[in-house]
Amino acid sequence: MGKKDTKERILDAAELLFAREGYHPTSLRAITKEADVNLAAVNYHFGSKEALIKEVIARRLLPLNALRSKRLQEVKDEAQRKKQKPPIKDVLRAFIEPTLKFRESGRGARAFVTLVGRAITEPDDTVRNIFMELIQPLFRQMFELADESLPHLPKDIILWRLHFAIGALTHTMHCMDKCIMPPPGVEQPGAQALSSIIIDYAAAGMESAHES
Amino acid sequence: MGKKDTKERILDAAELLFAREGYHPTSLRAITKEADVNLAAVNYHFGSKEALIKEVIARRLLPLNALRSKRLQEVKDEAQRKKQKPPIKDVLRAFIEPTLKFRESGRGARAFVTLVGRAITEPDDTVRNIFMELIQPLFRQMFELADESLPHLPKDIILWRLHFAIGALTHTMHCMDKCIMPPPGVEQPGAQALSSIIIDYAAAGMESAHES
DNA sequence: CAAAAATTCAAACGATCGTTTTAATCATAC
DNA sequence: GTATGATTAAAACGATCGTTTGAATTTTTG
Repeated sequence: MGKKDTKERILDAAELLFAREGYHPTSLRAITKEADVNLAAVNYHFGSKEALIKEVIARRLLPLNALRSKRLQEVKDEAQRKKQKPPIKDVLRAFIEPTLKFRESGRGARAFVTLVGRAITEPDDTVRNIFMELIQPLFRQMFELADESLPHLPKDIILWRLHFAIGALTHTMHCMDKCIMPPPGVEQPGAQALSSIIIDYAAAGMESAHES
Repeated sequence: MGKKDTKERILDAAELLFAREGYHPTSLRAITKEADVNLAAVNYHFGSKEALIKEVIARRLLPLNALRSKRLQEVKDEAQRKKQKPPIKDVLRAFIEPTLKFRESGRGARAFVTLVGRAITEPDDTVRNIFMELIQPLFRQMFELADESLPHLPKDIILWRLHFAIGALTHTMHCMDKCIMPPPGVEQPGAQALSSIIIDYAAAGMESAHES
């Protein structure tokens, strides 16, 4: 296997540096140097820095969302087959598990997860919208399935509780990178265990009673 | 009342713009123009852009953390007085309620909350550390109180569940700003109601059983 | 009021940014 | 082999960045 082509090398380097330094602080010069390509290659192959971050996000998020969507559909099908409501824990697992599993699948994937975790809070409208438009359909799908799972709850409660789960998940992924401030004597669970911990937590929160 | 002094006008403008555009993309020229002061005023009064963001954060976070710390201490005292374990919902409320209430107290406060919500994910080490060092003692205090509240749970479980609550809270505040993607026909609750919704959610997640 | 200190101001510094240009190099087709 | 198109290369563009300078101005002090 020879070295990858220019476009892929740029995408890999951009993914790494955008995750490590952020979108704005990362210069095209740093990216092209890391990728060992000419400075002009970014504008030649992608057109602009903005188009580059767009491709960096889409390259991984589209397959990941397809997987999550497939998992959600399986939960829905299984519920229909059993003529039961879909268990909320399965709904949450279909979204959360692929995310954390994908993060462990490699160096680039890990950088990417850091990157999209920050995309939600990104102040730059264009960058944030790139991510939002890709996540919106999946979030809608999960919301409708959660609504089927917990029909006794008001829709706005379900909506916010799903947001809480997403917030917990993204915050967790940031903490796994660098924000851990564990008190002395507290061990950190592995990624697999953490997956269960967060799913249990989110499911308990989703299922909790709600008196209007 | 005449106009505020230069330092305060700079802090207000910086708070607003850092929240709206982010730290790196916001230039000192934009800040000083918004504050209607000379460009050199920032370096004269604060020394550097980094020292400015430091003061922007500290100015509001120190009083807010003092309030949250006081609320936590009250929960601890009340539990000791009753010779009972502190209710986890009270622990969470002591942290969450002041945050959302503070956010509603004014335009600057709202911008500030947006700003610190993003500080956790900030890639720039110096900026993130400014925030981390200020939040660390409070987080530790909350952790120890939660540990008293739920002594049957392993410490690492408590730690991560607290992180989940913080993640849910910060994500919620981002959503209140701009990431809301409500499906059609779903009403959004007011800030007061939202405070209860998130506290109930976090408490249910904290209390959920844990089989090792 | 005059001297001294603090603050404001306009201007410029060197550095870095994303992007463009133009020529050189490579691959591919006839 | 030579012409054609795709890619790479080096260099420069104009713009903007944080910071500094030194004089003008305001405020404070004796």
